[in-house]
Amino acid sequence: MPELPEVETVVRGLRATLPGRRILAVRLGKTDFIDDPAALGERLPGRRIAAVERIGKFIRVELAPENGVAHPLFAAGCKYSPHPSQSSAHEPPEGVDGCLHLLVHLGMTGRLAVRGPHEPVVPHTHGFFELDDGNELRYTDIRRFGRILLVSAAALPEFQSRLGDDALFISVAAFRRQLAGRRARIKALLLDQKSVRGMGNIYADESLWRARIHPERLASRLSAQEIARLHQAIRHVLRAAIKLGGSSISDFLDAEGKPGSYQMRHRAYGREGKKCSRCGSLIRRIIVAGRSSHFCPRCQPRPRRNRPAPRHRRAPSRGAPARGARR
DNA sequence: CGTTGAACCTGTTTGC
DNA sequence: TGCAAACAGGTTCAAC
Repeated sequence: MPELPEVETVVRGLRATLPGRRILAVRLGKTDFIDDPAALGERLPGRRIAAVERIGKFIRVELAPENGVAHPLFAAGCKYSPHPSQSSAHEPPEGVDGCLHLLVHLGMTGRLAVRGPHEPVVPHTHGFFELDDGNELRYTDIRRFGRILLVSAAALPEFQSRLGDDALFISVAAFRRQLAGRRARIKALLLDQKSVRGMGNIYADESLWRARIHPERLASRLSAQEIARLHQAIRHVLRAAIKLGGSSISDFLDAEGKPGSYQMRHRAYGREGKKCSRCGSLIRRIIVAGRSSHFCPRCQPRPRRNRPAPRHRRAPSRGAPARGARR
């Protein structure tokens, strides 16, 4: 259920109640989706929640140091930067306490919400974080495709660097660079979080429909105009979805337990056999990149195949070895 | 580089 | 009715 708009919706909801709260205790059910379950119980209690943000589809809960005061090394918020004189140091000195980041990925069926301690526990709730106001933050995940991990302030940049720019904020130029020279299908790249972070199956299909681009088109063959159109479509679709609280297909609920309504605006996703709202043709469903892909066969024409391979090479990324410079 | 299929896990819907 | 297959908002990995 959770793609960028749904995660953003959850984050905004949590932001209304979590910042300032202190975590008193942690209780866990099944832990096979948690990177280091023991660390949660050992390191979270006593910490105060400083912020709730979104990193692609991850929810980032920033936890201030235990004593509530950042060590001088972390004076600049929670960002640790080694002193110039000790540039070899990439980790804070042993024993020095910095911010911690609790990262939560909702997978397909994850939910994160603040509940009263006596509210009934819905099945498949595997994480309970007791707060100092008497409530608790609960993590529920039927399929347990989600993920919870703890990352130090020093390790956060490295974690982020493994993801592309946020789908909501990426510039056209960066988006174009990301697609340049890629022979992969555009749908596959939209789903690849290393390319652009935040898109999932629903919004990839919706954006492609809006931009009138077939999901199987090769990224390298998109015209500059098409790329600009797609970039624009992505922004439009994501913003509209956030405004409506995301899409609730069967069970997505925000932090307060309310469903989103963007599913009413879907033009392609989940509409196989229904009329395209733009041209009246019937929406079709095919499998692309292993996922159901919905599109209008008339508005989003099939790519012509058997054309000569693209002759342009991918621009080398900065810092990468020059072409042909293997060793 | 890219693609495909399977795996992870549980529940719901669809088809015969 | 019943049981099996297909399918589900995500990610990762092996094999080709």
